[in-house]
Amino acid sequence: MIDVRLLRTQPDALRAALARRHSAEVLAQLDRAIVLDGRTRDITARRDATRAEVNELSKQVGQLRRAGDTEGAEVLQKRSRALGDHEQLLDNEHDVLQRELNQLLLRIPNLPHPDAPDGTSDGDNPVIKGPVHLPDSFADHQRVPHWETAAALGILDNERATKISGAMFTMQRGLGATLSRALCQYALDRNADAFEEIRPPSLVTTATLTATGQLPKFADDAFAIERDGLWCIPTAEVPLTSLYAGEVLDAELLPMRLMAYSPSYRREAGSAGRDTRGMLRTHEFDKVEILAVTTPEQGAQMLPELLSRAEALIDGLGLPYRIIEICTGDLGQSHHRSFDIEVYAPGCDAWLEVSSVSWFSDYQARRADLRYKVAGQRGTHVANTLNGSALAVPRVWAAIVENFRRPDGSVAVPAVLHPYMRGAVSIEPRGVASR
RNA sequence: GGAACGGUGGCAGAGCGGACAAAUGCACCCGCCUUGAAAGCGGGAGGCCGCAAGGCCCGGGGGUUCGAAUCCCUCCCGUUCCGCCA
Repeated sequence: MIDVRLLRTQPDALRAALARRHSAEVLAQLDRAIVLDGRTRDITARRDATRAEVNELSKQVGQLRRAGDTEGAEVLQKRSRALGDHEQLLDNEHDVLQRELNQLLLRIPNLPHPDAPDGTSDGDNPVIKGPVHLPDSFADHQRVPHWETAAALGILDNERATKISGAMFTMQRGLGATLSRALCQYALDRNADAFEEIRPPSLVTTATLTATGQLPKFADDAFAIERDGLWCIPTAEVPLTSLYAGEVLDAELLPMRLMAYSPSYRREAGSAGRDTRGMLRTHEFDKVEILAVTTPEQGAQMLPELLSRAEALIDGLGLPYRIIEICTGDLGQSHHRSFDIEVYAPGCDAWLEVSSVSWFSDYQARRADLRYKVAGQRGTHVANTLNGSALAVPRVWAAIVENFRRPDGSVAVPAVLHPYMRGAVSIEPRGVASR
């Protein structure tokens, strides 16, 4: 949520910042919010004044009664009652306005960072680094889609996954399953120097999913467990961001670095039928997320740190990759500034988004009511949050199977994963490990 | 799922229709004392909205009342016991 105070103090700057998202709808929402805020404050002032009168009268009633002046007390009670009715009307009006304003504020997106490149769609996202590790050419044995290689090796069984759970679910087997887990272990171990590992719940409340920005606007993208009022998390960002929701943190604890492995669930409502083969787009996948809670000043430093940590993981695997920056027109609702890491998959002949690193400024923290307090200073401040996929398993898994496929159809396991593969350095047909 | 008891400031905990933003203790901050510290003494200090006046906040929501932390309803959460269970 953007800061309501900006609505009255800097409406023009707000409008200019949001205009960079190139959405007429957003600007219309902003104008409506400014009007609603003005009306809300006006009605609040009138309600408060009436309340103050009622409070004062009630105090006098108490005094008169104690003094034994029943008649006088009853006269004041009558006046107080009438005022109370009026206050009730004002309060109802206030609630209606406030509710409408809140609903609107939950949908107005975050302000883009001044340095975020301008653009209208993903076609305008500039490549800011790379390609790295991209060979001049790929051999024919690398131009095989991972689902074919994986089927031949017996490490992917999507037919049975679909039988069990329906379309867009996957199942890895043998060393394929081990490889998934190895990637998670690798991502966690490489960041354990600075990040506390969390194993969060995978089901969260509506309030929790609202804090990060998925609700109310993107309800269709999430799996809901309606009977219990719970939602499946689309990313560990959701529980991690809300870990300290509603709390006031001591500034000395910041920046706070957290990481978590979790399954991630996505309905992929808008993309049914797309990328349905293999592991490119699935309803459930494994991911390791890294996240930081910071002051606004620390946020600027933390963004490159998270990006370089995510990059180091991909780099360490030896996969061809590049980094793109997200332009203002393609920036997600909650995002202030954002970068994607893409890995090249020669079998699919596609750049796959495998990581997204973002700074949310105070947008999520305000929704989560996540604040910090500086010792010796009055008042509290809204924190900043940042996060990034350290490693999203399925696409990296696919890229490994395609890039490191050998002429004989086997797949070489990147050296950094050897410690997690029970000795396997290669995946051979029928999922049998060669040693 | 059933029963009982709870939910008050950073923590513990009193208050149970009016003078309550709320006792008290611990923790915290600033002085004094001390070579330094502890102890002791004195003082300070919650959050949110508002330019301010003022208003709001005792788990959430609703109700009763001139007036609610206090009474009623409802939901949520916690603890313990029972049931079920990896």
